[in-house]
Order: sequence, then structure tokens, then C-alpha cells
Amino acid sequence: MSRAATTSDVFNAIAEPRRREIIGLLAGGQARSVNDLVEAMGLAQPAVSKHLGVLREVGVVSVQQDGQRRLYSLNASELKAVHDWASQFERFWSIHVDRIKERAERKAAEVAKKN
Amino acid sequence: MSRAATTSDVFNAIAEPRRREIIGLLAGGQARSVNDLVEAMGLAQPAVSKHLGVLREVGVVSVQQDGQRRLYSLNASELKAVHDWASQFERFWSIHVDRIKERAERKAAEVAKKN
DNA sequence: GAATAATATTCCGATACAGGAATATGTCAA
DNA sequence: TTGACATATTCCTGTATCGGAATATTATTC
Repeated sequence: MSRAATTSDVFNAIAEPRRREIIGLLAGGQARSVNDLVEAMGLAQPAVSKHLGVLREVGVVSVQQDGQRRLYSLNASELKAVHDWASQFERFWSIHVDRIKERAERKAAEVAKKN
Repeated sequence: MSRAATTSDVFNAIAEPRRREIIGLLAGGQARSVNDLVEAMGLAQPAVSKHLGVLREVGVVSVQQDGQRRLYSLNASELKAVHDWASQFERFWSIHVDRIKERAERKAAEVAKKN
């Protein structure tokens, strides 16, 4: 047979360094135009548009028309899947931190109950 | 020109569903032989070996010889990079939780200082 | 050493896909 | 409408890569 997985899922979308770069640039919270991104990365406009297309299809990014430009903004909730998946293994690299966190949360819960 | 990024990074490694499946199968903590994995997934041995090769190169998986079989085990710390990257956006989908966590950690620090 | 079992590697065909170049589409302003 | 600007799409080329089939390698046992 041929190749296996289609391109349309979050994990594939973030596999590309350039796309992670775009996500990083939008992480500020402000919407940015395509040309803005083109200048920020050292990449040609068609390439950027194509990457944005992939991110758009997956839902990681959303568009908003602003005159003749298109403002892209991050839809970070779509990255939750990645975070959740990776969190599954958190215990492997930080048992200590986990315990500290648990203690902290327990204490906070107690405090919250008091107030 | 051609393609951009080399295949040898964690994000690319986990882009493949089959490879994530392997990681999931090894998440129990026990090392498993190739044949074991072959049976667990519905995939031919060469394909599994190849995926294991990719994961090995990235360091997500490590091998241990056991007689004529090779036991693969998860090296989950290599997935920390993914987790860290995704954590960067945690605030977007859970502002509440963040605030609670911050408060909790602050409070825990105070308590720790007192003791 | 020969046979066997477990795993890795090589070769192959089909497809995915990144980036460049050229072009199309869309939006505004005069 | 025309012109200018912003963005998307198409076409192309080179490469990456998945999975299957066949084969090579390594380890064990007799």
C-alpha cells in the first residue's frame, strides 16, 4: 500500500517547525496579518499562506477579515489534545514535582474551604 | 527547493499515529518485545521495527537485549519537550485553573517558608 | 556448523508535502 | 472600472516516508 495517515490532525500540524513558529508568533494573543507573519519569519508569502491553511484546517488558527487583510489568531484550545496526551507521561520525568503540586493543591483546597 | 525539516525530532516522531500507539503500549512501564508489539498492533513486523527505529533515533524509546529478543521500553523524558511546548498555551484554555494553581503555589511557598 | 527464531535492513511503489514561481482571487480607493 | 495591495491557489520539482515483500543479521539451540 501507500502512505498511512492523512495530514489533517493536530499532531501532524505541529510537526512542522515553521508551523510551530507561526503558533509561537500568535501566542501573544494578538491577531496578526499574513504579511506581518511573512516579515516575522523569513519565508515567502505563499509558503506562509499554505502553512496557515494547514493550521486553519486543523482549527489551531482562525481568521478574521480586516479590510483587505486577513488577521489570524491562535485558537489554542485545539492544542489541548497535545497537552493532554503529553501529560499522560508527566509522571515519568517528574515524580517529585508531582508530589509537590499535589501537596500545594491539597493545601489550597483546605484554604479555599476555610474561606 | 525541497523539503525543510529533517525527520529526527520528537514532534515529527509523534506525528505518526502508529508511533503514538507504540508509545501508549509502552506507557505501562514494562519493556516489551518487538513481537509483542507486533501482535498488539495489527501491523507487520518490519513496519513495527521501522517505527521503533524512528523512536529509537529520537530517544523516545530504548532497547535492551534479552536473549534473542529485544525489549523496548519508553524513555518518556524525551517527551517532556512536547509537554513543555504545549504547556506554554495552557493559559488559553484554562485561565481559571491557572489562577487557582498560582494561588496554590504561592500559598504553598508561604507555608514552606514558615516551616 | 546447521537449523531456527527474533529482529533489522533493503528495495520497491505510491503518496505526502515543503517551498519556489506564476497566477488567481479578493478588497479597497480613486 | 482601473489600479494597487493582500492573500490564496495552482503547478512544479525534489525529497520524505509509509507499508509490503524479500532478504540480511543476530542470537540460540542442537
